[in-house]
Amino acid sequence: MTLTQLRAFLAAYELGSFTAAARKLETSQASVSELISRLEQELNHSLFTRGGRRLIPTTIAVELQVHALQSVTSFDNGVEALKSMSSLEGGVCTFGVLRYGAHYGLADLVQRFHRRYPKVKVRLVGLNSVAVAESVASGEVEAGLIVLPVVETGLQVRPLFRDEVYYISATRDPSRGPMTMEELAESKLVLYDAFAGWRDPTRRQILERARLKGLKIDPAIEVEHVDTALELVATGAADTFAPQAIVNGPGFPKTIKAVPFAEPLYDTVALIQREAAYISPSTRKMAQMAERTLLAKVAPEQNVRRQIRS
Amino acid sequence: MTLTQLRAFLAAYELGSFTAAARKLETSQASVSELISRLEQELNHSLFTRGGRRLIPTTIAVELQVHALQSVTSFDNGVEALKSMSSLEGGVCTFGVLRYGAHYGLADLVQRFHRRYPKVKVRLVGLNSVAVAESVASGEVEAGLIVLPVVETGLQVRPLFRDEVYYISATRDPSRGPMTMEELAESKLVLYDAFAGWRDPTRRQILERARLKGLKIDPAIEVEHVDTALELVATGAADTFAPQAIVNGPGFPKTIKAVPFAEPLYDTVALIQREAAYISPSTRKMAQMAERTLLAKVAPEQNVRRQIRS
DNA sequence: TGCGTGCCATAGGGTTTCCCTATGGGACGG
DNA sequence: CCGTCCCATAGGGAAACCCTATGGCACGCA
Repeated sequence: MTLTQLRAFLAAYELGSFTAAARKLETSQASVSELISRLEQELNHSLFTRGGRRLIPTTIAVELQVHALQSVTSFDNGVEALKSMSSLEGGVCTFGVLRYGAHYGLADLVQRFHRRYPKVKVRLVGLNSVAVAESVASGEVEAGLIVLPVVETGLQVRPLFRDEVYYISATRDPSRGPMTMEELAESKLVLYDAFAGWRDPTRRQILERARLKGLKIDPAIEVEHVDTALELVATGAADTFAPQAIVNGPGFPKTIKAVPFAEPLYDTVALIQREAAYISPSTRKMAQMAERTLLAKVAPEQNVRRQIRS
Repeated sequence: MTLTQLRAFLAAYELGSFTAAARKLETSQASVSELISRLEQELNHSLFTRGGRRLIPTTIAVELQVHALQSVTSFDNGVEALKSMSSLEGGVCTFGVLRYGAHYGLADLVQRFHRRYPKVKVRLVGLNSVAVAESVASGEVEAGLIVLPVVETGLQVRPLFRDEVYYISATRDPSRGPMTMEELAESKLVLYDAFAGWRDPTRRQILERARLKGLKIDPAIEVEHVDTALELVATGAADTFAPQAIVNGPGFPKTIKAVPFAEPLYDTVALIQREAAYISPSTRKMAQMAERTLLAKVAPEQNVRRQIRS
């Protein structure tokens, strides 16, 4: 008994005709006749009553059909999985990464991926979350990690965890407690991610809160990199705000303090892909590796996926 | 890619040697080498690093192994099921039947089974439920239908439905209403199934009730067949009790009356098999046919399986 | 270092399965 | 009766699978 014989049998059973089965399988009627004949010989029973214009399945054919279908389907599913897997031996992985991904343990993500799948070409983008979201929505990049909120049109969004945003200063009196929007509006600020400007997700949250209170936030300085901003804060020139991952990072100056907002503010990190689109096996793998790395790094209470479950 | 190739691959992967794989598969080393070589050509990747005394699987081989195992196992399970099914084209079916099975629509069970599976040898036993239960527990018979209660040691019991037992008399005044145990103890009785005696399940229920009330049941007459008992009842010589199926049967004399017990009494019909034992496909089929026949015949309120469900 | 053992790859040849075209016989419908 | 549809078989070619025999390489031991 072989898979080829079972396929011929299933097609003939379904279509009630060897000739139609041959057309479906893109082979000859004589082949189908011979395959089924061999199957009948092995089973020592006839499978169809031949007569008139349509095949009548025998009792044993009725029983055989169920099992044959299961066997063939299982095999085909396995082969399909093999094909998907073999794409990890080539192809291109396009993925958007967090700009400050290193703070989340993602510094070596691409190295690890390349070590595992050396033949896959990798293209990572990650200037900022807005750009990543746009690239994914347009199909230029298959998936990526971003900070919410962004425009979600055309995207499938999967929040992974959230990171609390802190107010950072060298000059502010810590006894003043958590930071309010009113005080923020009065403070001298240095903000990083100058390119994205107010499209930056963290900034968007701040801006929205200020608007609700009829306040205006106007940074005195805008720089591109967070390191630059932190250096300025350390000199006392201005203050800034950043997520806990950066506050806890190795480059955070020892002379400055971080306090939470009076109304806690969070960056939510999410995995996105284009809605209803095919994701290549290599990009799927990259996304899995990124997700696992992130969730291993964060504290359990930050993991929004765990919170949903419990 | 074929099943034969996958089998060779899995054996080589597991044993780390083509030569050992060939021994396991009872084929030659050269065949295994060739099968795997063809697989490698189709996948366009090598699966093993050859060197020294042991094969080292490549990365792709590690991934392939999982899927290949699933595919081959699923196929083999299907083939095994086909083989089991084909046993319905031969083999022996051993089944215990109810002594008065005809009253439950089982008169033609064996005819129908034989018509469907003409090559299966059939051995039915059915002197009484006690004997059937013992034969099943001992393994002499694979499965059967019985009336409960019986000794259930070693048996897997599946109650199907229950049939109410009636008091049957030609002489009793119907206005006396349902039958009590006290009156029964005073009545002149003729009981059938003389061979099983008080081991008979219906009798056991009666005996147990009498004991609880400190009463004694002593039949004046014991006969083997229910027809004989009914004839004696019709002459007014004595009374008896029997399930509704018999009361409703074609041989029930028109001159006698059946009343229920004051405390309703039931025969429960159950399907049994030996606990944790293999049941052959033919006997399994016989059991299924018997069950379907019974449940089609009884009124819905008698079906204990339906009651459990609702 | 040399020798024996174990292992895989390949050659050459035979068998089985699968594929094809061609042909013939039977059933069905107009 | 004739045309159409359908399945079975013949004959032949290609591919997969099987075998024995042989050679090359790696490893372990004296």
